[in-house]
Amino acid sequence: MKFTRMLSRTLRFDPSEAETASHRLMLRAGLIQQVAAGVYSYLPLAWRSLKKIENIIREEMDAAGGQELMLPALQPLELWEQTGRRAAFGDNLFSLQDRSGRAMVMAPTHEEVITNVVKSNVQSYRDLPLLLYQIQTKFRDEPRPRAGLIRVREFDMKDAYSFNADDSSLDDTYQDMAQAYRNVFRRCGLPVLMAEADSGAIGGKDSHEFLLPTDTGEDTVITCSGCAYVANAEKAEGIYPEVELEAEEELKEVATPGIKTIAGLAEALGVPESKTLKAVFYMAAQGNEWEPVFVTIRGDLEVNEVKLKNALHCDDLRFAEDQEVRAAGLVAGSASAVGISGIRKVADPSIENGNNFVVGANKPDTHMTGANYPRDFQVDMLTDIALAQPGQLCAQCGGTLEATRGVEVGHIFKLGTFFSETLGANYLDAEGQNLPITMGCYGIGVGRLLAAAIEQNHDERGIVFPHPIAPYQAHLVGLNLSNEEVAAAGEELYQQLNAAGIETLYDDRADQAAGVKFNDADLMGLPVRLVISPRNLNNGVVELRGRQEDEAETVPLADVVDAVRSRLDVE
RNA sequence: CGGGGUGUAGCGCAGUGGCUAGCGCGCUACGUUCGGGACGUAGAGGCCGGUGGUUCGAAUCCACUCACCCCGACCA
Repeated sequence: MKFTRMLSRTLRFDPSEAETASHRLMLRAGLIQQVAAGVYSYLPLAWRSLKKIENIIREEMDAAGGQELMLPALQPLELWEQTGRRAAFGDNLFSLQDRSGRAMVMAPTHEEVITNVVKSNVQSYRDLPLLLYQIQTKFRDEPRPRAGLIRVREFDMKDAYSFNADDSSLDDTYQDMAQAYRNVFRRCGLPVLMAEADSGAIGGKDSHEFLLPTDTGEDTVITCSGCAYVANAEKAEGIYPEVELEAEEELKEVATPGIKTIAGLAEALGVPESKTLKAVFYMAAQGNEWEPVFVTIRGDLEVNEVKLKNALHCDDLRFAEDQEVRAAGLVAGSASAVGISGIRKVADPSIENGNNFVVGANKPDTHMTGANYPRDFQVDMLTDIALAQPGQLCAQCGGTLEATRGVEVGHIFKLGTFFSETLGANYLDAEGQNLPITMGCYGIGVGRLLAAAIEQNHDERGIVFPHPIAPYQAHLVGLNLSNEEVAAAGEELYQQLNAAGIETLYDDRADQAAGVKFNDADLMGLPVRLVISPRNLNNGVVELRGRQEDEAETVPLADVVDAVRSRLDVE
């Protein structure tokens, strides 16, 4: 490609809407252009890179036994009502009507359709296992798109679905896919973490996320300093400090004027936060029915809302608003489970780790000391709802937990039989029994992967593309191109590189200063930069420099192709 | 949806009631330059986000509205 023929130009200044590095650089280098919030045009440079990523994914999926197909993005809403996922997706579902008034959706994912496809094509255990995948545009009306391609409303996703006869067969496929994912990310130059993840409301046993550690990430990953434990904070378990039991005291009221926080309470009474109990109020929805839920946990710990939501088996969960708190007869700032009834109460087992707690007295400006479970209060459910936090200890090895931010670029998931049961995708086993197919699903956000790769690989001058996903491999810079000899030599070298199969971007602008070209080359971040100029030409050489190298080497003109090749082979 | 912010040329911005709306970069033409964002001369490019008001007069004041960005609840 010649620079003068390229669609997009580079920007000299950072566009003001971009804050994260990948967003800023993708706009400046002319990779993407925004159309609406969370909707982007992929310009030729980005598209080349995305196609390379897709091809890496294809190769790994095919190697894992996958078959590529293509499912429709436009689907009838009915399909989503059958599985109850219309409600689950809620406002995230883009919906529309066709000309005859039939309700349609732009698909956010494809479990429903693929399950129906398999249902009508699979009858016997002999047809299993199957691994099907596609690379296709998904539509999700996200409440808050952000950071360029990191979080968008229309995006390309590789989604794969596995169909197995039983759990152990699924386990095998799952392991294969985990390995395929590791291969994909390694080949894209991304050092991802594979983390245990929440398996969500659908059920399913296992789920793992692939996260690229970066400060601008949206997820928190908990890792252990002592072992290989890696988990999303939503899922992670940490061992919190033990509190020694004391001789039981009497329940006693104390005046606590103006004190509404755990920190304030602990300070005022001179006790550690772990000697208090925290009360939090949520509203949980089953369908359209909202119910208040009283949640209590030891004062030094935080509630993990994902764990709570799973424990409640509810469709939606949010903090209660002030009037809802009052309507439930609760006193914000001084609430506890002691003496409260008529509301569902959930507690974390940490309330058993310690005693003589300071708790709210359920009247303003008053707390109680000496509260003990279950002597003084009972709960409807006692289950782990604690958020693992850095500094806590690893449940596997006793090491110390650490927290890292990360971008989720892939997710694999054992679905079990939810979809096959609700949609009737069964098979006949060797004994003639009709059984639901066991499913798994596996996603990679292709555009997000590109953004994450840039987030991970850039410096103050611009993008540093990992070789396998760079839009072009070599950036040939011609200096003083008004000099005809140089122009001719540049053209010849460009042809030579192309003929050798080296994807080359040739900066053939005759009217730009050297500095402009070098800066653009740094910004665009192609792996190898070549410079042809009168000076070099006089010596019969070309300058060659890797994007991350400080020094250029000179290579005789005749050896350029080989030199570039050897550079690119080294990953 | 809650909170914060921004809409003026392709990009970055200035312009708080006064008449033909400005600056830098970029763009076009010509000339001089040519190894890390050159210079000169001459140009092109604006429903000042939208609607409605106030006023002799509105980019500027008021109301409504739309869009976009950032922080929180969701996900690849």
